[in-house]
Amino acid sequence: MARAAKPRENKDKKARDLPTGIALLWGEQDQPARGPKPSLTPQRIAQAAVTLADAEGLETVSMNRVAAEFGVSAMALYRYVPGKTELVELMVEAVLAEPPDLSAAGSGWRARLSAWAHRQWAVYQAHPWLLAATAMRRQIMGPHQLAWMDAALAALEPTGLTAGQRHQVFLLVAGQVRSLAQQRADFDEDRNREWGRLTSELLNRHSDRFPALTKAIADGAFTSTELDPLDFGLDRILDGVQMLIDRA
Amino acid sequence: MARAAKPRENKDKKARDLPTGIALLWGEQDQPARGPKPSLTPQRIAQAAVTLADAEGLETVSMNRVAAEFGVSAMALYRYVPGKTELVELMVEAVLAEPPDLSAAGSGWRARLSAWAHRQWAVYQAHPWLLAATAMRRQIMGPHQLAWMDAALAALEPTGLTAGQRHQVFLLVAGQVRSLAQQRADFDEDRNREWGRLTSELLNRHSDRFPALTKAIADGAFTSTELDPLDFGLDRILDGVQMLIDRA
DNA sequence: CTAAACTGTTTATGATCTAAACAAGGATGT
DNA sequence: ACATCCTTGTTTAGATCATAAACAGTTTAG
Repeated sequence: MARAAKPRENKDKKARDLPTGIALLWGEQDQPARGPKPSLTPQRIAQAAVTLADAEGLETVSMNRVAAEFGVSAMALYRYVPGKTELVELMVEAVLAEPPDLSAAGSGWRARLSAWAHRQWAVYQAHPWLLAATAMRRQIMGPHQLAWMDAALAALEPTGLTAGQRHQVFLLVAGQVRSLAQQRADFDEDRNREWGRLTSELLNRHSDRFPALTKAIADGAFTSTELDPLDFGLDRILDGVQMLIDRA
Repeated sequence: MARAAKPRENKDKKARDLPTGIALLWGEQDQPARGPKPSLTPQRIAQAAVTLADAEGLETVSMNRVAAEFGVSAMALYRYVPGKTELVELMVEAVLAEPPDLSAAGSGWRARLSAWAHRQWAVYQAHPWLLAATAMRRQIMGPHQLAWMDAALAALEPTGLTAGQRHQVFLLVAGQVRSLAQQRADFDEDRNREWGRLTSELLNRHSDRFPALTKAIADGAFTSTELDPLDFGLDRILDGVQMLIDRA
């Protein structure tokens, strides 16, 4: 991946790759007439990569490993996908199928946006690698990703906010879900316990340096499970948005 | 990095590495008496890696490249740092030196927390690789990172919120800064323009599928620069927190 | 039925991190 | 003084990646 960046600077590649990658994302592939029937499709490859990532993490998704899933050589995949970057993009799109239908969530903007956030959260939970995948990807969105975005923006239309404000609210909510997923991905159960143990020991030795933190831990701020992080954050944000709406 | 994970499962390594890494972060290294004087220190190595990452991005920070900066071989670094993971952790700590003094920002919790967010934002701006670095790291915080956390929690103490609530507010604000930095890192200027061009072309062809998005773009939601994303998001969040405080 | 187009394989290159064996430096204890 | 032995830095080597290039086999269109 790292050294893939340099060849990608190549003029020919850049000029051809970009539309190729996009055509792939939008499923606009014209199938060939001449040679042998393709035994795979970009979508099937992406799907295999997704199940692999779900089971064993994104690190184990290598061209070799994915190809092995089909009993072919790694290079065979390059007949269907320009490179690994594009494969990861396809994985993201695959997982974001089923753009959310928010009409069932109620009629108000708040209920709908909240539902949107929860759906997105569920996707992150189901596919923990999604975070790393979207962090590494080129910023080209496929139709499914755009559909999610569209759904959120649609929910905000009845608010009377300006287009710019609606966009910012969208970014805010999407970012909140994302950053929460990040924190969740970092802290698996075991590591969290280990972290608490080590950190509290170190804090004991340096408690004068971190008074507020020491106090917070003593008060159980880190172990309490009363508050659901997603709902708490969402409630604050949406309260704030509501204030903005009222003020206008 | 990928294959480093497997050897790391080794019992001996895990038992020794973890405290080693932590000792490193906390600067508790006992210097040897016998052999030749070390020509480097973990800190100097980390500093070189930081300037390298600032200038050319985190991808170019390889053991080889960093070692070259000192005119030594790559393996020499392993006398000072257990592995690349730990080096990245040290880079993060190096950049988070200077924990923020928020007392100058005013006396209210809101002014202080807002100042905290802006300081953190500035760090992300100065070191764009910080995001990727903290995403890849083990979740072990060094003293500088804890100091930042302490500062934010201290700002929240006068609010009368519960410890759990204060912690959640901290996570919310920190996450907002982070996710904004993420968006900023993805979209450099050129790519943003390119994205707009391509996406709007695709949207034209599929405008029926993404009505809200199409409308938002037409209304200039993506190109307007009236709203500062950081302040906008922060204002909403802190308004929401204020409501929570008032309600109690 | 030949030529073109397409698929999949083998082979090879250059990059990465890091383990292992080894040579040289230098303080400590005799 | 000097032998010991820990420490530093180098060289060599292995494993895994992504992917380029050349090649062999397959199918269909003319």
